[in-house]
Amino acid sequence: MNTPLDKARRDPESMKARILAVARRLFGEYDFHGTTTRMIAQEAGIDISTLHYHWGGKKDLYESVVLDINKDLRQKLLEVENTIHGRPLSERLDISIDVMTDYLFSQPSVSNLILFRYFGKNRYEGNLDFSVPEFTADIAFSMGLSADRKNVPPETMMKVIAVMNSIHNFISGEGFFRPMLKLSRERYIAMVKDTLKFMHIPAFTQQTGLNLVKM
Amino acid sequence: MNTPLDKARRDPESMKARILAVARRLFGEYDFHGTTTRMIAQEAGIDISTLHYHWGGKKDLYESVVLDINKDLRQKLLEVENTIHGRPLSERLDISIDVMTDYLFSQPSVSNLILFRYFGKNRYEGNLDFSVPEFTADIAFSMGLSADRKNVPPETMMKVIAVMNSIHNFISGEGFFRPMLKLSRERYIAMVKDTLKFMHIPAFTQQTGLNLVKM
DNA sequence: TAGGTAATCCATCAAATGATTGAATCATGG
DNA sequence: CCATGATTCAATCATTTGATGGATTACCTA
Repeated sequence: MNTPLDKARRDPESMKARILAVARRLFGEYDFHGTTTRMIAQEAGIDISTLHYHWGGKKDLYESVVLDINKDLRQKLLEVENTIHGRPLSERLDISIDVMTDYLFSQPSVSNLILFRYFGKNRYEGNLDFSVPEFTADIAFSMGLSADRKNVPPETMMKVIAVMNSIHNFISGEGFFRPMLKLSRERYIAMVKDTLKFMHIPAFTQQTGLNLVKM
Repeated sequence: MNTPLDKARRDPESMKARILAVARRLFGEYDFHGTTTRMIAQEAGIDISTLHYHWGGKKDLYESVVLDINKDLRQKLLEVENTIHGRPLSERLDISIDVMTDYLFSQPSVSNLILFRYFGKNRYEGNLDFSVPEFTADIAFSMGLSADRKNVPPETMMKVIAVMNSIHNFISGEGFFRPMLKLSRERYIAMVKDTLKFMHIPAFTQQTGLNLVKM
């Protein structure tokens, strides 16, 4: 047979997880209001009612997607934090940009959904805490820009936000910028890394008054 | 009387222009799929049918909004280009950041709609050319990063995109970042400018191999 | 293999949404 | 002041969309 159920049986991932994965991609492409439950169901090869059976309503599914992405991002940031620990700042930045860029290009929905939450409104606005303040402060700390993991000054928070956002922008904007620049995927990715390093490393390494933490 | 029509009569701006202004704001907040014609009509104090009378369909109105925003941005960029002409690079950057930031904070829908077009998909996708390549090349030229207004190398295009996007991000993200950082509007705007200058001026002024054009 | 539970689908509903129609109202030139 | 065209609104339509109920199918265990 070849019913969705049979597919799910052959497939190690459960139906519930598959719906979540499809929803993650589509919400990342079309945002909340641009994605319909029918689109998700069709891409997953199932009926809408199966979607509701597993996830309740559209909002519930969306919130699960956001939490899921949050979890993945937190884990990746921890990995990076361990990798760069103890190295000099320019190296920390260099490695972080490489690793985070590669990761986000492999999981563009993460960047997509984060940016949608920053820039758009949700008409229903379930006050879904995105842990952004916490993440931002953690990055500031692991970059050595703040001695205190809690209580990072707003100036430093904004610098971290600027760096993170410029990465997300090139990931989420690939569909727009890459055709515009007529670049292959490989060239684009390489050029994104170069551009990010060009923009950000001098700012943090060639300036005074930054009050860096000794590593 | 106090009907919408009367309001429009007292008001110098025509009904058609008023609808466009409301649509611009709402599309900027909720994007295409998150905005309904009823929301626009209600904010404008009119019936939906009046909206359709003036603008045809929702897609037509949206496309007019995009063209409108494009026109405004082009004009502002020209202004800036004239202002900075002949000055040294760090000054050009400094002034451009100040002027563009102030302008976009006064017209956040411009940033909002630009970012939505970069990062989101439209399900109907009217291939609405946003003139982004042209704008980007023009900025590269007026910044002295390229000697040729046409034919700007992709590396330079990406640097310009990075700078423009980081401005748009702080504008569109105000509703998210400012409460998170607990800043007043004035402090936020000032800090945005400082952050942008901190991030971008060193990149372009303290590096070799940039091949700047003599001004 | 029978029985029960879990999972899926088909049919359908109610509300939201983009759009239209036709009547009413307004504005303006003669 | 009237006639004509422009503008607006109330009512309504057709489709989309989120959601549900009940029948059907698959799975598992005793």
